[in-house]
Amino acid sequence: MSATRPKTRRPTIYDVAKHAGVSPSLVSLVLQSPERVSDKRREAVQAAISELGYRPSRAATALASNRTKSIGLLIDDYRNLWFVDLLRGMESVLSDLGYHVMLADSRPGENRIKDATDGLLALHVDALVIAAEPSESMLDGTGVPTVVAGWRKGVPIGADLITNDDDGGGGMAANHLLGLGHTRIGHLSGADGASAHRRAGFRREIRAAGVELLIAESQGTSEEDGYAGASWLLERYPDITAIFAANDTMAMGAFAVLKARGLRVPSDVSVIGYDNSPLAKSRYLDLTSVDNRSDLVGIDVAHRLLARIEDPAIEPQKTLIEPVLVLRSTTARVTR
Amino acid sequence: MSATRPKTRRPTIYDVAKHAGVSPSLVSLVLQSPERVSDKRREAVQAAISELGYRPSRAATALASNRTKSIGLLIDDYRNLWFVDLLRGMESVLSDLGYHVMLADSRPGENRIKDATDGLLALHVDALVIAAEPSESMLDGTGVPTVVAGWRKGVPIGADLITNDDDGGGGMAANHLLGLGHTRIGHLSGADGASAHRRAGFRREIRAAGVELLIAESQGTSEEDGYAGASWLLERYPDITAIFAANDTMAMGAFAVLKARGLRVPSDVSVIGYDNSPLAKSRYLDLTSVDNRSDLVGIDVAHRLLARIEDPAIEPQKTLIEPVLVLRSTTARVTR
DNA sequence: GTGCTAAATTGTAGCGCTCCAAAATGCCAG
DNA sequence: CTGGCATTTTGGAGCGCTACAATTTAGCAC
Repeated sequence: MSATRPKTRRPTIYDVAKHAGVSPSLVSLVLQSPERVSDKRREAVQAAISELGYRPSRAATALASNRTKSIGLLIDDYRNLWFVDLLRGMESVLSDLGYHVMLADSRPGENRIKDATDGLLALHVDALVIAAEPSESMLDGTGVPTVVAGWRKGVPIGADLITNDDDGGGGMAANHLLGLGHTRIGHLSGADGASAHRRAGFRREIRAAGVELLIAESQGTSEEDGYAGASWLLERYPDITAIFAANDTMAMGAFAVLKARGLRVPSDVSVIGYDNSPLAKSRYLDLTSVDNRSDLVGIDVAHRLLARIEDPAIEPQKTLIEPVLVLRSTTARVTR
Repeated sequence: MSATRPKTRRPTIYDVAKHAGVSPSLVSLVLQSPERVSDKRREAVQAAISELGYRPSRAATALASNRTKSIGLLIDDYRNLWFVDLLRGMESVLSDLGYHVMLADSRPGENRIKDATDGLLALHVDALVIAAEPSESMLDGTGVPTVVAGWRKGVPIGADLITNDDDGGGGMAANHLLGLGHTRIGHLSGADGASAHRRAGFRREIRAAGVELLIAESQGTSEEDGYAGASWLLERYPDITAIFAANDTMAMGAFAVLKARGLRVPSDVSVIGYDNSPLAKSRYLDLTSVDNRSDLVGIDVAHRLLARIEDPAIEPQKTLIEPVLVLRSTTARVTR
């Protein structure tokens, strides 16, 4: 396959052209729209390409065409594993088309987001995926095709929005617990967008069932927040038999409280989380959780991106991806 | 700061040159080695740059200089959070120098690693960091400056190796438990490189203390492996009072076994993990763990990389980073 | 074979920057 | 003021590719 590459300069389209007996332009054309070239020449060029081990220079292509074939993905925090699924989903459709995804971690706080975005834009990405809170300055457009993933406070003008149906997922969690006979159900919620939607869905179904709403709302969605929320809930409503945490990490905080109070899961209290993270899948927790199918979000994001690169003027769309409930051992029929 | 950028073409060095009343070459020089330019011109050029909002085109720079100012980072699996610290460490030194790190996930299995590497090399990265098992084909050199991070089966010719002192860390864990009076200490180990070193360090200290070695070695290092290993250990040596898991995930598997057997942590059995992952830090587990300081590895990797880009011929080096023991609530003085 | 149109192929001018040799300038001793 | 040398600045030739106009070739009806 790859010949020896000691000091021999990497081959260019000129080398390929000479080898195949055609003009450099034709080689370029074969690379871009092979269907426009006659069978005979196309085959000759492709043979020359593989014989010489030719690889186009991205830099030259980018310079000449003003397109980098790369997509910027802006995330809040690498530790948030949901981005892995998002990324995988995106790459599953983009990499075959020659696109490369570049990550930038904007870490919450000040203008790190702006910096990260600038960094990404400096790389001249063809499009931008925002999986973080957009900064003020980007709300009036980023200058490149943009898709927002997840619930955010604002969406830049002209950008698409693709997100999970957290509202529906919250409803699923509520209905699951209601279906198991629970009527004293506490909910640990955070202040961010996804939490708000999960809470709204939860509230809707709980109310529809004529059951009392028991909600602890905290600033963040960390394990610590879950711990504090669960403490407060159990202090105030000791008869709680089930807890719906806005994510798996908060559920872990709840576990810590339950353990401290000597309450057993699920015999005394059922617990359901959200995200279907590795934590939930672990044998120790084996947590029932709502999977928001971020991989599907990634796939959808990629398709939307491609459409928008093709025609930047298309009408921005808003898409919801349906979550799925994953049953495990932390929820059971009510016994009290 | 950034002027309106409606339809106006991005400024080039020619625009900057005209604006500052110098030649384009001088602008280029200011960008590369400002110290070689007279104060007067340098200031004029810099003023013009910020006035016009000029940003160099990476594509053009790459094409003309044959350097992309980007580093490829090849990892096994995005879910392995240690790469986050590695990446952060690397970026803390590289981004100020204008380098951009590109990630490629090679996922274990067949030639995915080769594909990922090819993809990275196709992007013409200036250097490569391998934080995954290298494929056969790269062992005789990758063609670019290369640094290997972590323990691997093989290291490409001419590549540096920077890794954690897992041997020392294993010893730390052993000595911590011995110091608490434990003499029946089980160790959950895996088959990979890091595990082998942690095990070796553990073994050395345990032997030095004249205590019996109780080791369960499994194929992988997953929670499931930890579960199986801990089951086997406790079945065979019911008098065990402490467990050292080769990583935090395996420790979680051990927790599951202990819970099932009604054993309390740390009153009945002390548990110590490795990696100081978010899991260990969580309030629910609050796991004593060895932190291998992957951020320091990242910083060191970056420095080595820069040195090797500077002069590819320098002698390959091997560096060990010292870990640190983080005490939490899962280890206590022996009571049985 | 001729004339015409459509399809296939080629020539050429950049894209925005770096690099290096050549030219211009500055500085100092004599 | 001059020559000689170091320092600063400039001109211009690429880097490898694309885009588009210009040219050649193919295909077909008459």
